[in-house]
Amino acid sequence: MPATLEPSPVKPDTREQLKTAQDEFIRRWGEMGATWGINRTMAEIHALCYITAQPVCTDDVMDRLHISRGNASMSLRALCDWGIIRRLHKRGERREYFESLSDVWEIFSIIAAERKRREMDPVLETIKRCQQMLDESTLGKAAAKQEAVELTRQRLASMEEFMSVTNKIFQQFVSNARTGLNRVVRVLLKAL
Amino acid sequence: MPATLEPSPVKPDTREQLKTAQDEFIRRWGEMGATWGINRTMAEIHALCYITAQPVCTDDVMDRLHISRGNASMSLRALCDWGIIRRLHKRGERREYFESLSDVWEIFSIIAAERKRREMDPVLETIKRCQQMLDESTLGKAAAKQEAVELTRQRLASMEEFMSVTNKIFQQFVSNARTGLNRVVRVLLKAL
DNA sequence: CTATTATTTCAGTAATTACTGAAAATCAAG
DNA sequence: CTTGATTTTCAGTAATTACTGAAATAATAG
Repeated sequence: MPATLEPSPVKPDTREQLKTAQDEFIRRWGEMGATWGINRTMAEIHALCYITAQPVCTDDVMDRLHISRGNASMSLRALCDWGIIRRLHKRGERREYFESLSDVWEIFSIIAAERKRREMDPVLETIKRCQQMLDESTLGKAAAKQEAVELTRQRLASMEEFMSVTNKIFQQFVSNARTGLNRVVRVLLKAL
Repeated sequence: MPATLEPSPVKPDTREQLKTAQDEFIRRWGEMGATWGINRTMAEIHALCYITAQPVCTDDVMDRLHISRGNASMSLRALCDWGIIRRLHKRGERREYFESLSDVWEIFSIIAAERKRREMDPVLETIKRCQQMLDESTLGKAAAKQEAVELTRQRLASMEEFMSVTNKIFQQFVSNARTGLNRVVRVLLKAL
């Protein structure tokens, strides 16, 4: 048992190392977020909430990440809107705290659902409308004889197949993912 | 048979509709690209190559998308670097043409592979390094008794599990996807 | 009600990213 | 070599996105 160590510097030292490890995780997570359409700061705030596993208030965020109050406030709200962090009132305390959802799978399924809705669905719709435009051409099937039209038609069809399948997988992932490895993932792990 | 239609406006009209449909696809694809870390213009250029299914030269790109020569040149090169379009020399022609890979699945597996390498792998590495930092803390296991450290340790572990599994799935997807529905997708479609 | 503390909003600004256009480089043919 | 066609590069600029800080608003306690 390391009971012989000086008691005084012990706790600060550990705390320092914990903070360093957390900071590194936060930094990396922020960088990744930036390339995934979430901005760096929002990703960092979420990383902070997640990795500490403890409620943080606006000032904690400001101090730890060196950002302004306005930025912290707006980013926290945006994260709440996404649903990946939650507001939390502490008994007798005036200020509000925030905490991350604890289940990584749930966090990602929320993000996946939202991105599917915002980004994939509109593309699929557009593809279908483009197909209609070509089909309903005033010339009807006669137009199909023109090589250029036919080539575009084929490409649209391939893309539609791809997007439909991908969409379906996302759908499954999203609707099943509540706590732990979900069905999609279990199926894959078993088969591969 | 619509042979009674005036022959003169026929072809221009069809070409017009084809162009409109293609433009709509290109626009949407560009918007999606923008939220996925590829910039709008690059995504549009690729969409143009893909949807026309015909070789295009720099001037085609400039005219169709209303961008400068410099921008076209740099974006085309970047797309070639990604490997989702290819340079193409036409017999006797001086200028260079470009064409998209035709297989959507291949295009996406290339993108997925690159993003995994650039974004997911470093995060996983960082997580592991953070875990080591906490484990090798000067206090060893004694530090684990402190609640804050233990909580962070757990969160890191959950995140590591998630990233590992996701990474494995990506890996499979990427290494199998050559032409048509790949193994990962086939497994999923059968099971769901 | 007032005082105090916390939160939100947003005009202005900073930082980043994307784009242009012209000059330089490359290349092929004569 | 020279000429003309094509491509690349990059300094400068435009457009976009992110952030600040202070003022306005809200909320709670006395």
